[in-house]
Amino acid sequence: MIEIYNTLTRQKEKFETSTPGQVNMYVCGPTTYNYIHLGNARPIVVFDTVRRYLLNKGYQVTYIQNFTDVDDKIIKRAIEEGEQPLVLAEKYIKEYFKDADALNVKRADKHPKVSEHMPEIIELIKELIKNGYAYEVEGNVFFDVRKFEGYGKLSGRDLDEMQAGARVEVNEIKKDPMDFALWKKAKHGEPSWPSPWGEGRPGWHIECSAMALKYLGAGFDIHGGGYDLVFPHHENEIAQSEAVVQEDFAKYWMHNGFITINKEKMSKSLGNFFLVREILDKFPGEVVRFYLLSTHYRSPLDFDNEKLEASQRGLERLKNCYNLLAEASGSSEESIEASEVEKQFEDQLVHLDKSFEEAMDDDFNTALATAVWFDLAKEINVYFKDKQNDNATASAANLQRAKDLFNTFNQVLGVFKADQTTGNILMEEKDSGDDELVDQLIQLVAGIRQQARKKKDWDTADSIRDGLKELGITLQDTPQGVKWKR
RNA sequence: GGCGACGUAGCCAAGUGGCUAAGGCGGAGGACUGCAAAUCCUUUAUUCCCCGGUUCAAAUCCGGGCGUCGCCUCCA
Repeated sequence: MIEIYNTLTRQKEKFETSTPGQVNMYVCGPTTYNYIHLGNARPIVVFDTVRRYLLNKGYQVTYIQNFTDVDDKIIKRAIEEGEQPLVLAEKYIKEYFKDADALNVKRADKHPKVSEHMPEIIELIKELIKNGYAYEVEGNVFFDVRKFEGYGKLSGRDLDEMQAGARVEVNEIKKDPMDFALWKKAKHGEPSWPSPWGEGRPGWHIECSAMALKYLGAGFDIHGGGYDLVFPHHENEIAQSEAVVQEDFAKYWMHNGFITINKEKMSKSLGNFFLVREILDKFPGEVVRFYLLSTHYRSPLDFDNEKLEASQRGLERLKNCYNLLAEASGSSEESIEASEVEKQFEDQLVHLDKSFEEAMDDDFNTALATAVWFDLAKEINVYFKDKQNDNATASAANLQRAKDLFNTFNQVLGVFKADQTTGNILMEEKDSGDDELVDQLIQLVAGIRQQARKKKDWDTADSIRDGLKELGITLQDTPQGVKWKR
């Protein structure tokens, strides 16, 4: 049974879908005016993992993630780059997918864009005006927060207390300073769409309401995003949606914590952000993803290169283990007697399977889940050790069990690239071309080194090994012969 | 000012009332190896920011203090 921390109720709740076996979830996607930074990547990876786990549990999942392609920041950036705003937005949507792919994030079932949902947005605003929750002033439409009784219920705020804070934009045409724009009148040269209130474009929040309601309907199961969206974005989404549908907009509200740099929030205004692709220049996507999942999603996560390096080394350990598993499959035996070692190993696998599920069931505790993954690697390594000590062959059945479990963990956490249909992890596929030649050359050099070793010419053997190491090729002498990896 | 989160080993990080305080990185020692690598074994927090309190029992609950951070304005 899954428990999810719900921002709305400020506690963990049992997860119950409105339709048995079916999960509808909506995650706020990026405003595409630039390449995404690490802070943007966190929710993308976190909710991709949530989705993967729900699928693993047997749910049907409909996953919607929008792109905000109509926005002030896009317009500003477009002017700077001498580009049409929508063209610019489209460009960064393409770039977004490159980063998302590198992080092994699956495509949403639908990636709706604001620019393609003007009729739905306008319809929703019309409805709000009709219900008396919104009002028009000089071509602008505002949501009347005082009319919506539950305003503040998500973020735990009180309208009057917020006024006291006084950090609210003064705008004489609004009835209340906290009223927010549903429709903005177009200024000269800005992209605009016709509406009953004249040429203009939607406010920031209404898009998500319109698209979520269109694709998922009211009362969908999970709405996710970064913690900084709680207020005002999600608060406003709730207000404007529920004012129309007159029922709960979404049931479980999930928010991920921030990425920090020296404990300070990574943000564009502070200028302390790192683009995902800058990081991908230095580290593989799998390392970045693994690092993002090494902490519980609601906790802050501090970023620096040393932490990624630590993640990389940890991941190396898992990788070595899987390689061992893959190699051993070839020399295993079908019918092996049920020795104590086999039995214990099998029991451990069952136990680890359960532990992993318990961890993920508990509000998607990926930090605990990865610990279970390391435990699995340890068990597998010990198993091989025991087998070697007994001079015995591994059991094909148990090896397969271990491999299946390893692949399952990976399917949920999505760290290593895997075969779409089998779920088998794909280790460094050699990408064609001259790699075959490289293979042969290494075989040749390694062969020469072996001859030197036979003659106990350690100097030659070691200098070959050291030389290859400098080229990024690691040689290992094992009882089964020489192994190498790049 | 309002609201909220956090403070666990050298670093990262689980655990939120009761077995020996997970796991990873790093360090130390050992096994294996010609030497390595990989792997395994042992070790690295008598204690969870501090002070009180509740309890048979607290890292975990309560009160106070100190410190760090976030939201309240565009932000994932």
